[in-house]
Amino acid sequence: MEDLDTKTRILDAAEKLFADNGFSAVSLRTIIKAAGVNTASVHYHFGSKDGLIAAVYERRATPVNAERLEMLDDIEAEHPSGPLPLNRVLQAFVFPVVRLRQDPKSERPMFARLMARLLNEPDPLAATIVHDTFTKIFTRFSTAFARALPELPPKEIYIRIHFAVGAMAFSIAGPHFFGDHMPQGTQNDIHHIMGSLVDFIEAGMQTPVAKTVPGDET
Amino acid sequence: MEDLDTKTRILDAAEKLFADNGFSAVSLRTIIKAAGVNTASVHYHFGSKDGLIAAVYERRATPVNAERLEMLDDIEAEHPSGPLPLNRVLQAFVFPVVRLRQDPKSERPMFARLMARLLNEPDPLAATIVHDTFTKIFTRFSTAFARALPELPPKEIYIRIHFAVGAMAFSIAGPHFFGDHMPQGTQNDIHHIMGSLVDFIEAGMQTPVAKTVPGDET
DNA sequence: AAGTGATTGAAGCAGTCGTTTAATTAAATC
DNA sequence: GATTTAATTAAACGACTGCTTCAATCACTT
Repeated sequence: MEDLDTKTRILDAAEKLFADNGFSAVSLRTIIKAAGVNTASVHYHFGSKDGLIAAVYERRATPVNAERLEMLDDIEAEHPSGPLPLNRVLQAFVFPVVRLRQDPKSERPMFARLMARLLNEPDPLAATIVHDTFTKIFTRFSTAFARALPELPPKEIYIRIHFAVGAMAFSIAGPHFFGDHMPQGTQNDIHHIMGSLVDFIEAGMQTPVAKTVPGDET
Repeated sequence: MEDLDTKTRILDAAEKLFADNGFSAVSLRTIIKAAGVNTASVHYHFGSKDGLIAAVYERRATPVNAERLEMLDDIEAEHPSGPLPLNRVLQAFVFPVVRLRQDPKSERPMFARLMARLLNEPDPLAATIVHDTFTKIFTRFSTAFARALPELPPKEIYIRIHFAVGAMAFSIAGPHFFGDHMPQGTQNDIHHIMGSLVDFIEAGMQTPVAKTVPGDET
């Protein structure tokens, strides 16, 4: 492949393989074979397989989350008080991830799937990684959503963020099993899908509480 | 534990372990140890690990999907023509799964998590299993959603079903990393969460198309 | 050109994986 | 009660796992 330095080649190969097959299903030997490097170099550079997983994730997550916070900073700067525009908060949350997915030239589209995969990974290591890199994002966006939806109780916002993350992660992680039921001419364009996603989440976020549940408690 | 027959004990132990840790992370030796049976009995009854995975899934998925279709049958019988009530179609889609999750006495709550896990599993076997058991559900509910949302183009319905599935799978699969950001007194009651989920999805499904144009700022 | 620390190579460690074999017991059939 | 079938057991197979060792090589300063 390319003759970048060993570290990068390992990260690139691992990113691709992890995104396609998950973490526990991909062995280090598969990775070093794809990267064309030696077994020991993985442990030399990353210490362990867990270290590699964390490194693969953090290489991409750091700039993505930074961009999310920047976009949120801009929104909050434009609206120093009063409610925030929900649509733009959602875009700040979703678009930096989507952009990775659709970047055509680099290996990056792999990562969005990796991120989605990590969210559903049972391994406690994955939970730790996500938690560490996601804590700041979650708190910042929680308060932002609270400002965008002032009439919604914090509990409900908390729950709905999970719905939003789930919808995003699942639709990004594709390809999916329903491919053969896809209507003819359906846009596979990630821009279009993510536009629909933002609309979907926005409507879900804005809906009043307790429409279905009989007993509401505050 | 119980002294049921070997086959059931294997299925129960495997269901629990798979739901907690995923498929490739759980070895057959872990399963047979938890079930208190011999190594070879797994292969005797299920042929292989893949066979066991499929059996674990299908044991639960079959009645769940049957119930979904029954509920949908009832709705369609009540509305032989004209639009279907979206809320009830959604409930037919979601509630049979949720009920498994919250059933307290049996080992069943495990399964809803297993189902959610399977949806995000990278293994091609998982994709095959889901596809086989989900095809009928998907086609039936696609047309039902089309009748419930007559103004929505099929492509959009197709996409939004993915969002709905993602939101459902992710919120069912818990526990999640955001636990320490949970507002005090937040209902962990699955009934409440799923009520919110149906509201969330219903609103998302009903929103008109193309509200967000890519590149639309301010 | 010699030396020095960072990096890589080939080989192998102990342990686990899914699976299989062959012997044995339990159940069912005649 | 004998014979066939179903089910379970202990033991082991080869392949693979993450990881380590240690010598060889590289890039670099002096």
